[in-house]
Amino acid sequence: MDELNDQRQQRIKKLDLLRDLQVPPYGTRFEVTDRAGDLIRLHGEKPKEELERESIPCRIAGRIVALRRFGKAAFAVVQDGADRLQVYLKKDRLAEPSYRVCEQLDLGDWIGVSGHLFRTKTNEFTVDVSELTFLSKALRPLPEKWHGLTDVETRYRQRYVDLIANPSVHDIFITRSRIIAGIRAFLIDKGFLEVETPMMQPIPGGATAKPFVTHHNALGVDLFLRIAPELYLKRLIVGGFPRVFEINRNFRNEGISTIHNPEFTMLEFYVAYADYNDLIALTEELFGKLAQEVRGSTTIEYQDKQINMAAPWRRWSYRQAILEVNGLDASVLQDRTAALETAKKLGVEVKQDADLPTILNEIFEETVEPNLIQPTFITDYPIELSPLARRKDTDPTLTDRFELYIAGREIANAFSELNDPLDQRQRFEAQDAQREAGDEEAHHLDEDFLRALEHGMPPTAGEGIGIDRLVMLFTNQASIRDVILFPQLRPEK
RNA sequence: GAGCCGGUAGCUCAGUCGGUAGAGCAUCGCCCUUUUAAGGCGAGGGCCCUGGGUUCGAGUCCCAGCCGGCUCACCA
Repeated sequence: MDELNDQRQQRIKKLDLLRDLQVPPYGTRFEVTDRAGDLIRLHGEKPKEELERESIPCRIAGRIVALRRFGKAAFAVVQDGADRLQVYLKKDRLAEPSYRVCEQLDLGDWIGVSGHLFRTKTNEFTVDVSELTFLSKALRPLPEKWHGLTDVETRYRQRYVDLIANPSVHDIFITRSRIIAGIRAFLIDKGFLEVETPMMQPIPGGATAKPFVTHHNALGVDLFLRIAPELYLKRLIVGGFPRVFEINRNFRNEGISTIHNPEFTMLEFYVAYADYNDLIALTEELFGKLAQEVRGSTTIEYQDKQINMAAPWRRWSYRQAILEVNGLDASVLQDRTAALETAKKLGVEVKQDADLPTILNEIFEETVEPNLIQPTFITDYPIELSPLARRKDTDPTLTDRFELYIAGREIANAFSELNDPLDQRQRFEAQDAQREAGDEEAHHLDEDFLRALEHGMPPTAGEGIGIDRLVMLFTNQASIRDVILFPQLRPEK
């Protein structure tokens, strides 16, 4: 169908017309000395007379996204990154072959121009072009000029078109890059070492999730795409790096939704000699800094909610939160039957044979989580939900752990790491029992990880932050697909 | 996996009660040397998501499927 498309045929014809003019339709280099955005920032506010007086030369390149032709002149809007700058192409001013080239221009073509800055009659900041260089031909038409590209499926499948047609999409991904660069700078400044650990693992560990399986032919073994880097990063703490972090992809073979993509970017960092309280302070500092850098304020707006990132944030123990939100008596925390009844009364669906921690967690997720709009550290999770976290000294049924919630969503998960190899072995064995009972997502026992712990790991605190959700928060996007350049979709056709 | 909504020209969308497939932008031709969604005159462009069915006749009604969005379930 595309092959027969009339607009595409027209443009292929123009390739030959350009070649007739000795102009290669797919050129080589062009010396770019200016960026449209810089010119606009530096000179865009200057009045007409000042621009005339200064006669500022410039040389930019970009894609034509609007074209208004007259008989012997034309205005083109050139898009350079997220910025757009108008250029004026006038027959008198251009050398003879240049204007012939100008007549062949289409929306979508790449050009380079040099000339001088001026203001038009209607006061538009514009480049008066004296030399036009054709750079590359577009064979396909751009989306329509004022509605742009709105079809979400096409936006995700053909992100390149989305980026051309919707400049604001550039800003989201520029912000994403700034957030990641900001995190990296923050951690490196605090003495962290950035490392890379295996994405392909023989035993998928460090999280509760279903992995993707792949196969290595030469080794003749199945490998798993990692669900978390955690166990490898802790091996590095054992090895003697006191502060490490990794920013990389995790893969989980689970559902897709507005907050889940099968591959997602995770920051994990580990600090020797520290505990989870130290990470609370570090997290507040990091988020405050990012909010300032990216939004210019510690108050940010997310989906009509005002979120105040200024430290300190609320700390609330997991059990207290369950009790307070629902006005419950502390006795339900110890009594499975009472907890089950409470769940029913609250309209929380729970399997009849669920154990006490699971019932309480269902109640937590249904009744507490959605209300945690302002940044809140939920602390002291039960040991059953935290197979890699250190027990609390004051209560061995709880762990030294927090999860950070913002806008009703889990943003970070952190704990003092379990460094007792014998306790860790028992926890893995408990997970194995759950696996045998049918829980596909239970943690796998990792002998080499236990061997590492047996060599001694210093007291350590570790934290994971989901970067995609963090970017959603800072760019005010409702869907994770809008902060991932190429989100996973079913293949076309 | 379930429910709801959507899929018509390159793009954004109309399409009445089942009766010859429409608009704007884009494209092509002509005019036009300061436009801003430039303008004027004229023209071309369709696997109406796919496959069945009902009917004299289906973009429209029915069934099945494909793709997407949202909500729910699972998950970070």
